Amino acid sequence: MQRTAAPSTISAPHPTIELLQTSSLVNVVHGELERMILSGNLAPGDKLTELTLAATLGVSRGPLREAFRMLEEAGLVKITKNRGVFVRDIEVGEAIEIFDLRAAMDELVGRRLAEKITPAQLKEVRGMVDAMEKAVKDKDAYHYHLLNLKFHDRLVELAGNSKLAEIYRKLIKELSLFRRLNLEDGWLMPVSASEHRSIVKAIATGDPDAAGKAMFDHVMDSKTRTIEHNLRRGTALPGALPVPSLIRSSTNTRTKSDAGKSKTIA
Amino acid sequence: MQRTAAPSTISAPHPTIELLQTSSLVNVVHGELERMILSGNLAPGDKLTELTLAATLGVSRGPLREAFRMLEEAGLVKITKNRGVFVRDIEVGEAIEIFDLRAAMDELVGRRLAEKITPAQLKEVRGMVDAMEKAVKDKDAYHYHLLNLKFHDRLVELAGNSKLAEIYRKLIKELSLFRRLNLEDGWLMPVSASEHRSIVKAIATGDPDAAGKAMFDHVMDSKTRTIEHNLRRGTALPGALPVPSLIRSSTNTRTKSDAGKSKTIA
DNA sequence: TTTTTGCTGATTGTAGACAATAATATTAAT
DNA sequence: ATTAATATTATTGTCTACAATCAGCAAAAA
Repeated sequence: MQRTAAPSTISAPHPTIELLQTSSLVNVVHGELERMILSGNLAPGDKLTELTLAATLGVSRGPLREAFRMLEEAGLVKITKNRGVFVRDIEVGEAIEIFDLRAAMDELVGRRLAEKITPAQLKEVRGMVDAMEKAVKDKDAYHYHLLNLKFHDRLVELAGNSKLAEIYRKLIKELSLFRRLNLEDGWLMPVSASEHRSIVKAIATGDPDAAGKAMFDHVMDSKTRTIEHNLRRGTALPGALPVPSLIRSSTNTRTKSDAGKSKTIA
Repeated sequence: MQRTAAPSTISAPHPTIELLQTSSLVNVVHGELERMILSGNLAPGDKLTELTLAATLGVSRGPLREAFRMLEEAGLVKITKNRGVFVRDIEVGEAIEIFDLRAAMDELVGRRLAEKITPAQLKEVRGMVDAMEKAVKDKDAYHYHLLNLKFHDRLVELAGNSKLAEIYRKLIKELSLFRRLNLEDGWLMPVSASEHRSIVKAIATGDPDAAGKAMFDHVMDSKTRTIEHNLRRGTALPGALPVPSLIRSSTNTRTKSDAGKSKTIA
């Protein structure tokens, strides 16, 4: 089927053709469902009925079910036999676990970046920090949120470990299911923004220890802020756990890094 | 459907019923395929033809394809549109990435264990180390390999972060696709075994920094050994890369921990 | 009234059929 | 003999149909 020599104006296959060759209905459906889940269009607990969704998306149940399995493996939905598919709900304990894991990964990111970041890349991330500080001034929480995601995503990418980046992104997606965290963490933008500034500074120094610690602490502080924020306006958590104690005890393990910017919403 | 008071002899549902209620064909097929891949029964590069496999396993193509999607998401197979499903091949670069990531995760494991391990658990892992040292004496590489896997798996489990454990296990599975690493790393059992001893010692001390560092170093050394071992008997790697330089440069990032047990097969 | 039993509708689990694409074999041409 | 073109086969992508299971309601019994 492949032409021996196409007209020289066409070098790469047409984007539409490329799309048709690489992605099947399963891929498209998977992407679409993921988008709907991450955007909150489908909320935690929502049931994904096969027939309905299939009709909505204009496909049959087969590809849909395959997409479900992918989403399940990624932790975005839960499949219960004979009962159906549901958007997963991340409860506090799991969110804490993810934050802790992310902290360890981000520490690695910081170390790597301190070693290998280029001036151009450094300039790029500085620009992102600038943009975030501007968003703080403008009190534009939504924009700040997007920039924050992009900042960390870019850092992980620049660290040069694609496996790390892959898993990091999966964790971020899962974490976004934690009680519609997305649009509501604007409260504590200022602190977070200043931490970003010091992260970049530490990376620029070229000191792996400092950069790693800066990233680790940032994620841990971010965890504390997020968890407390969520517990505070908490939809009556089962068990009514004592807010601060739980957070500190199981998490702030690193003895050296306790000093610094911890008091945030107190 | 639920009896108010069943005859007191029957407390929990019959195991067979439980099985039927929880697992579908997809689950069983997924488990079976994973087993075949991890055991080497299906080797990297092998093609998984739907009709053949469906006939072999005695199911239709539907559940099989769903299982494929799960395996793809887990990184064990690669699906190429209109071409088929293949057992994935992990090449050196990706293996290095996984080791580096594992090191960061295992450092977290060490820290947590130093804080929270109980005397009983400590005794248990000491027993595992004893068993490994016995396997070394017996030159039983296979048994050692299994014990080694179980040792690390147990440590991650005891660390108390289920998300960490989940991802850790996925990484281990993926890594096992790295050139049939499974049964051939018996070469350097003694070094590995002594490192396990010092890991447990550091954990027992209760010092998070020391325990974390011990685990981190162990994984990094393990990486060096494994990669070099594989490159050495290398099936003519594409590009014929200079063996030692590549490994050190991109990996041994941690400045403080360079001293110690690095020279292994030199 | 409360509980139990059987029915009905809806939804999922699995299988098989058809269509589309790629790989292979075969034939024709240079 | 080698290459190109064509036909055939095999395999995957998608859809539809049937079977199994579950949730909810209504009627009957306690």
